[in-house]
Amino acid sequence: MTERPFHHGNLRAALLDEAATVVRESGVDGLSLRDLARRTGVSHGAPRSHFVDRQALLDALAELGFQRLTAAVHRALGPEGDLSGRFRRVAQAYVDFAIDDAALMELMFQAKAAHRSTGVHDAADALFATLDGAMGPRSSGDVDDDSRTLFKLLFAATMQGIASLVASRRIDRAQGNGLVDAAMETMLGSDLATRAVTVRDEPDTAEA
Amino acid sequence: MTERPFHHGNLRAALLDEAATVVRESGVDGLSLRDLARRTGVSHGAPRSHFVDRQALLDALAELGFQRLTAAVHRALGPEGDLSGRFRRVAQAYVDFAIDDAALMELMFQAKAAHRSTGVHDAADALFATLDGAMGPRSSGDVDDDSRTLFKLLFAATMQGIASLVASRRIDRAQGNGLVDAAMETMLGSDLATRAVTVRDEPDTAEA
DNA sequence: ACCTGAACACCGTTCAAGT
DNA sequence: ACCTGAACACCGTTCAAGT
Repeated sequence: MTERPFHHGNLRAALLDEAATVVRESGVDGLSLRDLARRTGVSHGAPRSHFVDRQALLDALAELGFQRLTAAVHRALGPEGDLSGRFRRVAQAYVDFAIDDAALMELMFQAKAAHRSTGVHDAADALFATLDGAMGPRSSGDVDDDSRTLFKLLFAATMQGIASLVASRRIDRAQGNGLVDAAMETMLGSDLATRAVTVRDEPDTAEA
Repeated sequence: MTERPFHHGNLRAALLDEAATVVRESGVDGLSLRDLARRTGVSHGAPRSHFVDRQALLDALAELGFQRLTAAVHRALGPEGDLSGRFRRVAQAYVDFAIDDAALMELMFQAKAAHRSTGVHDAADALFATLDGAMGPRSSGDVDDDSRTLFKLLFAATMQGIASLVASRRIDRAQGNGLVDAAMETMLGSDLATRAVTVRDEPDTAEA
């Protein structure tokens, strides 16, 4: 228990773990491969065995970020509640993540010299697929597919934008929460929503 | 005309000019002070006379970015057209800017170790003040001030989010334009809008 | 297969010295 | 006031060599 063999076969995981911490504390710019190697107790050349590049490590980090965010959204979705409630919870989870891991979020949505790493791309796609799941039964015939896509993108864009405002400290967390509510109210009450989202789970509550 | 004295008294401007080009072509990460000095034809220590830090130069760059964006929004506002038309034009200008200068936009809205430079902060405030101007006569009594703030923030957040989706290549420019239209339609038709925005310029078209 | 350690070119920052 | 050029510590990346 006193002495642990460190650089076993899990150096890759150890590096990513340490990197996530550094990014949260010092931002992406504060992340150096040499420093990372030092913290992990290996030589500065060692990371090369697992990541060809600094960018490759950043890609892996972004991929993990997408996976974590997807999991959080999935958790927020849950089985219970009406459409409106589910959306509000998802929005909250999304914005919370973006605030708590602002630097990671920036990394995930950077334009950058194209995250060509398919891993990042796939992880991002999984997130959007989960968001799609928030909108009830998948394309059940009576809903317009274009409107559905548009609604989903607008939802994602709005969450992203609110998160950006909070992360850049233009508004505080409380105002961010207020914005989430206002945005959801606005979006769910729109014509686009009625065109895009199936609400026939509980038809007895429908009343215009 | 053949030989120009370069490092006159405008080195600061020359550095910022060159920096803007580099950022657009290679992103913020691709910007090096030494390389910048080389391109401008001065020694690597020279920039220090005008910018204490690399970060100071980035701050100045962000400040200029906010000023340019504010000008673009102001231009898009114009005097003509109804509220809906003005908003659409502003939204389009905002998203266009964010796409054409994606790296600069990232720099402007970074969380970062706090852009404590008051210049950046003031320039950002000026942008938001201009956005406020898009919403008609300033707090003319019959409009709710909280709703007004909420609407303005939601507008900014939505634009920001759409821009982020396009800049990160999740959607293309055409889809981005479609999203802008959908977002404006949704926002302008909302209850929040009627609470926040004065529409009494042409009261004869009012019909609920 | 994984890690070490020297080597190379580059960087930001500091600072005495020039003009 | 503004710029030069040497100096320092740090970095990413490469690569032969070890185990």
